Parts: sequence; structure tokens; C-alpha cells
Amino acid sequence: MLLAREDAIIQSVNRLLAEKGYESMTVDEVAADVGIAKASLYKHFPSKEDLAAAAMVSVMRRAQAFLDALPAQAAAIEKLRSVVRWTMGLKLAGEMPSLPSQNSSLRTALMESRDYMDGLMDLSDRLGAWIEAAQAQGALNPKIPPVAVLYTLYARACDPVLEFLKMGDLYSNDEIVTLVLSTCFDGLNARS
Amino acid sequence: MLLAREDAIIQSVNRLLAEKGYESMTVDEVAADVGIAKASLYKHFPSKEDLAAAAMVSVMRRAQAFLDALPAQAAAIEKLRSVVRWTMGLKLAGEMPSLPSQNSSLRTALMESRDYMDGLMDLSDRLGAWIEAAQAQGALNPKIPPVAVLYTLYARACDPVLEFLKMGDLYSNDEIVTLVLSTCFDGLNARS
DNA sequence: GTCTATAGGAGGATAGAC
DNA sequence: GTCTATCCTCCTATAGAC
Repeated sequence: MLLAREDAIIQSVNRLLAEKGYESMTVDEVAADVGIAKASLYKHFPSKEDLAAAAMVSVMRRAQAFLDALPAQAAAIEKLRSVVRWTMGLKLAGEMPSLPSQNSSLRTALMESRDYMDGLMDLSDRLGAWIEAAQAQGALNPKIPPVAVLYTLYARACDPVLEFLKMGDLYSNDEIVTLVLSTCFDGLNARS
Repeated sequence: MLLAREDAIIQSVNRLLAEKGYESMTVDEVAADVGIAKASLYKHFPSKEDLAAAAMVSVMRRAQAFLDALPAQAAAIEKLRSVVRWTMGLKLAGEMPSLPSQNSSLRTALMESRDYMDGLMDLSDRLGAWIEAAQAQGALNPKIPPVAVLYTLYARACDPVLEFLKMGDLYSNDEIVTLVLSTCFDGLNARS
């Protein structure tokens, strides 16, 4: 089955991207992990960049599905917190592909991918609406530009604090997520 | 002068690491940027990893010097804020080398570098003391483990939110620093 | 210590048979 | 669509003359 195989490929790419990052991941490794020849990989995806893009699209679809499943009547701020919690759980589970924010050839490949850009826009629009709602409801600080809030939430998906705390082995994954979620929304300062 | 040349090399490495990251930076580029032959580079530094390590040691020394220059009588929380502000300014200026948090061969090279590890320990100790002082003084939330605070502050040095906001071209560097500093210490939530 | 030239190898991508 | 075998570029590192 073609789709099943491509799904297996994407899953391998996802894991390897999370584990080693884009530059350190080799196509040979992906092929070995999937259990097929490298040339066969290239019949499914025309380049390494397309592999990475497919992985990104995959997690974005999962994110969209997660958003869909959130209770519609929940408060905007609670939906945002849920999404961030889910995102960080994904990263701690080694399922969040990490791309260099710098590599320009990869960036352009992503920006030329219709699936990726459409998904990103959709996600950003929906999160953006919740952010503005949460600000209007007095839950989020209205002085922070919504786009800055959005970026800050996105950034939790690749926060090195998560892996550092995990390496220290002092806290469970749940504790780490709670901790970082708290510093993200409540800040480091004492609340008076 | 040997030291001046090595300083020029480190400066180039610093800039290129900040711009492209470790994996995408090539030794040829460094040599071209410095204006010497690649073989000459290898007379100064035995490997690419050593180049990166030297760059990291260099910024760490700058950080230590910055800490030294802070007014001794200032409140701990203000010193911490100053350091983070300085760090983010460095990143926005393109002078903060960015290393992959994953590449294991580079990690081991760094951990075997006496200069790097000593500097990191010294920095962490001094920042850690300020963190505990700020918590005791009621400025920082005492419920957050000091090590989590330390990692959170370190993470500002490679926060993608900075570059995203910079790319948007809506805010000046100073505004970006102020914004991220605020979300870091005050959080995203509205303060009641 | 600087250069030119090159070794040595990894990795992305392809040819062509089945 | 899968394989084996190979191409070819790029990159780290070194040899050896000056």
C-alpha cells in the first residue's frame, strides 16, 4: 500500500528530525530506518527537503486535528494553554521535528510548499483569533502584540529548556510541561 | 601578531555561527572571511569543532566581563534582567553563535574543553546565586526551581522569537528586547 | 605560518535492471 | 516501485613546498 508506506517514511523522518535535526539527519539513515533502499525513498519524495516538508505538514495536520477536538465552549486562554501543553508533550516524546530556523534553502522549499503554507496560515489564523479573544477577555496581557504572543507560543515547540530539564532527570515529563507552561504564561517574577 | 590573527578568526567564526549555524558553516567560508588559506586556519585550530569551541569561550568571556562590570549594589533581579537584555542584544546584532543542541560530536568536544566548561560553571554559579537571592527577596517566584530559571534565562540567547520579530520588521531591536524581556519575566497573562 | 594542491570520505541524488 | 551500483559534489583535514 502506497499511502501506508509513505506514512511509515514520514514517521521515520519525524523521529529522526526530532532526534538529530535536519542537517545531521541523512537520507541513508531514513532509508535504513524505514527498511527500504535509498533509491526507493526518492521514488516517493524527490529530495531531502521534501522529506522534511512532508514531516512538517504531518505534524501541522495533527495540530489542526487537535484544535478541532478542543471543546468549542472552552475559554480562549484555556484552548491556547492546551495547545501549548500538547506541543511540548510532543517534543518531550521525541515526535516534534526540529528545523534550523536559519537554513535558507530549506526555508524557501517550505515556503514554496502549498500544503505547508496553507496549514501554517490556517493554524496561525485560528490561534490568532483565540489570542485576541483572550486579550479582550482580560486573560492575556493586551499590551503584548498578538503576533508576539503567537511566536512565543510557537517557540515552545522547540524550547531547549524542555530538553535541558529532561536531561537533568530530576523531573517527570508532566512536571516539566507544567513548569515551562507556568513560566510561559505567568513569567519568572513573583506574582504579587 | 598571532593573538590578533586568532582573534580575527574567532570573530569571523562568531559571526558565521550566528548567521548560519554550526552545520552550515564551512571551514572554507571561515578562511575566506578571515582572508587566509584554509590550511593556515588549521595551524591555529586543529578542527572545526575547536573553532566553534573557541567562539563559545569567547562569548562566555564577554559575558563574564559583563557580569564583572555590573554595579555590585544593584538588586539581584536587576542584574539578571541586565544580563538577559545584553544577551538578546548580542543575538539581534548577529554576534551570538548558535550551536545545535543535538549534535553529539560537538557536544562532547565542548564538554572536553576545560576553558568552556570552567567558564560555563563560573557563569552558572554566579547567575545561580543571583537567582536564589532574587527569590529570597521576593522578586522572582520562589516556586520555580532555580535551575529552571537559569535554563530559561540561557534560552533567551537562542530564542527564535527574536529573529521572527526582527524579520517582521515592525519593531526596532530595542522594542523587541523590551517585549521579550517582558514576556520572559512577566509572562503572557494579564497582571491583575 | 602561509600558501597550493590534494587526499579521503560522507552524503544527496540517479541509472538501469528486474 | 524496489533493488544494486554508481555518480558527483562538497567538505574536513593534511601533505609538502616556501
